[in-house]
Amino acid sequence: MKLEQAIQTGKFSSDKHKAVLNILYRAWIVKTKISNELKPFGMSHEQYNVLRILKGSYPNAMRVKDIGSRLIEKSSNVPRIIDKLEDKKMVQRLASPEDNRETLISLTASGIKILEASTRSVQPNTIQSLALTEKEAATLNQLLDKIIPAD
Amino acid sequence: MKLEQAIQTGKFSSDKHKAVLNILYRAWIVKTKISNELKPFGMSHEQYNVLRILKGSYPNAMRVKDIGSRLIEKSSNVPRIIDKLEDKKMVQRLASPEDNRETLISLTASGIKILEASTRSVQPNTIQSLALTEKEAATLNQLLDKIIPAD
DNA sequence: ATTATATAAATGTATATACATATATTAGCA
DNA sequence: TGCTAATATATGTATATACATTTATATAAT
Repeated sequence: MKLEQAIQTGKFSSDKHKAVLNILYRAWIVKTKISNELKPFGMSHEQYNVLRILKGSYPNAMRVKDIGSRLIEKSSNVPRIIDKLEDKKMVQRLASPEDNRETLISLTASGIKILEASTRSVQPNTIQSLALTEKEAATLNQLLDKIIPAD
Repeated sequence: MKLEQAIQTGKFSSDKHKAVLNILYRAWIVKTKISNELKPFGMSHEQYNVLRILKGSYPNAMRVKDIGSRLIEKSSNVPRIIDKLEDKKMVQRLASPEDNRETLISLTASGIKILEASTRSVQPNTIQSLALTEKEAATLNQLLDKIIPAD
């Protein structure tokens, strides 16, 4: 769906202005679709993201702060997300042998299983939902990288 | 900042996969920047969006449902956003002469004033933060429009 | 006219987000 | 060593989001 239809207007002061709204709209669509797919698995989008990050270093555990640094939304409250995942036995907290301030988090066997099942459900609505060639996707990434230069 | 730095990883299964994460990241950055600029004005991002929509039809009032159809995030609870803006005397509710189920919302004089002042503060972090030519922005919009075809 | 259905806005509620503060531990240094 | 500052995680709190339900009114059908 074109942005104009989605927000019922055609008045944009410039293509740059429209691009900002377009990014916000596409992100909202993607997040909503992912959340809907995750619902049957009893998982929120952020909980899913944490599991994906943990899978990246599996079978090694990760520190809470390292999980946080890999999350897209930096204001996420990682300990609270871990609480929820721990309640569902998808991850477990371990003491750090190196530094007692740290907590190490690791995926459980059932966590991996649910993650993989949910990913099979989520993928078609994210990556596969982009009707883009790899070349177009590369261009898109290049353009997106030009946002917020002073950062 | 490049996405790879922002989320501390370089492993993407494809450019399409990276594009999804990139969109989510850029949207989060833009939203955070806008929210920070709005803080001195005591306004949330969604409250600001509603004021902008109302300005589009000013001096005519708008129905609650028409405001909702123009918002990017469709799950927004418009009556509650209006409550907050009404508390701050930025908008007012009026009875609809045509249909008593409807409520009409109009910007107040002080609402317009605060909106314009806050926009002068927000603009540099949105439109002006894109280091893109208009042609590049047009390409970006074209590519973004290809997301989620079945919608 | 009366009943059922549809629509518009408001309200209720559970969870998530953003951000401040607290607690525990480690590192740096006089 | 003993004090200060820095770091890592957890907790507290106010607001926002997502979604279901309620209330009021209008439309449609018999």
